[in-house]
Amino acid sequence: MRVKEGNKREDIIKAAIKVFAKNGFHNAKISKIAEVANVAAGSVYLYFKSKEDILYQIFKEIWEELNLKLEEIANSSELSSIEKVDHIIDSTFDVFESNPALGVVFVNEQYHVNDTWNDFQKYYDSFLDFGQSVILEGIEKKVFYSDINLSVFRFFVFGGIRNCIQTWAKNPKIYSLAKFRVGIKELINHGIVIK
Amino acid sequence: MRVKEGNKREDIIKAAIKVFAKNGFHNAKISKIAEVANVAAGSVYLYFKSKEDILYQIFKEIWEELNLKLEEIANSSELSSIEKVDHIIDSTFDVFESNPALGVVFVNEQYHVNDTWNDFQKYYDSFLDFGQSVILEGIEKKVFYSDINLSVFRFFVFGGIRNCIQTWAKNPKIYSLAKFRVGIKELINHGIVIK
DNA sequence: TCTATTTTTGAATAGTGATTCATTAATCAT
DNA sequence: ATGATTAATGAATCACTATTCAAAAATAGA
Repeated sequence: MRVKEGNKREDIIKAAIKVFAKNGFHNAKISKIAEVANVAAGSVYLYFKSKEDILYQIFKEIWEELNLKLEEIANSSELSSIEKVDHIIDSTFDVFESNPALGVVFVNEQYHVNDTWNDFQKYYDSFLDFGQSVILEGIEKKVFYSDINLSVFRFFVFGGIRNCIQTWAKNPKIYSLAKFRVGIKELINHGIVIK
Repeated sequence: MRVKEGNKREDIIKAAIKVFAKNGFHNAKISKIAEVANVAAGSVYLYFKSKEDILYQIFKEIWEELNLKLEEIANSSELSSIEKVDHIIDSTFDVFESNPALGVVFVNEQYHVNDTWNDFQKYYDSFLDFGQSVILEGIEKKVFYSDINLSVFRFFVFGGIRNCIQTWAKNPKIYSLAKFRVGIKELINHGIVIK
């Protein structure tokens, strides 16, 4: 009996992340992914149902990690509300810190992914819900303004973070992720206007 | 000599915005755009070089309008720094207010557009530069915090606005654009933490 | 070494849809 | 009305690439 050598599934995922990041999902060729992964084009179909399935698996991993982390933060009883917000931002960046290409894919293909499978809309909503619960807690504790529009907050902050991830991920050598982390926290906490 | 009837170019642009918004650029068929525009598939090629060219023209219009408005605001001597920030947000929303589908296309296809033609990277940069100049002015006038990280501000705020546009544009009946306008301004100006 | 079993290959297939272009239709000038 | 000119059509073409599958290769056990 022949035994599988190496971890081709993982090789293909890694290759796909690179190729998707560089060319975008629709212009990424299976033949190119196979080439980068060092396997034959046909082999891709031993591990994945289709090209879309590769994208699905990539997003599934990201979202599972993100939601796990956020749930932990949101439910923590040791962190202050302000710390929770900080940690949420850090955790999100952490997912991509060591893999900018993954960040590019995450940001650029989310739209496509979201209206191909509703799994991801659910992950997305639950992610935002965790964030929102942290804000609500802060309002109850009189740490945050009580008139924050939660729905605006969800989308604005998440969008801001996404765009920063993308900007950094496209040029990790030029932009410093650390500066984005600090700058975003400042902005969210105090805005721009001097009191 | 035969004369052109109606404005087919405009019909096609309008149809393309709808179809791109619904299916995304890559899954949008020329045949469908033609159908919606009430012209034959071949006619599309009398007005546009290619499918990509349609997208190019759509983005060109948006960015020209946006940059014109921003330049005016940034250079105005009658507006305070805070007002300028407010106006920038309003102007951006104004472009899409009457046409949510255009907002969807703008947000979802920007990535594709940005690395297909560098025209749009320029528009984007110059848009952000105008915004940044407003912040700088506010810092000089001691209205804004002097330690705002400009590079973070640019990308975070623009990303936040984009995401709000998208959220609203996908569901204009559920979300109120007016609330996004107000909420974003509040958030940018004062953040969330009570002083 | 030989056979059975499983993995891998990559050339061939097959579906898709952008683009072309020969043809038809409409309008104008005379 | 007729011919000249331009607009519009849509079926046919053509390129592209995801996916399939028959054949080959690798491994394990006997």
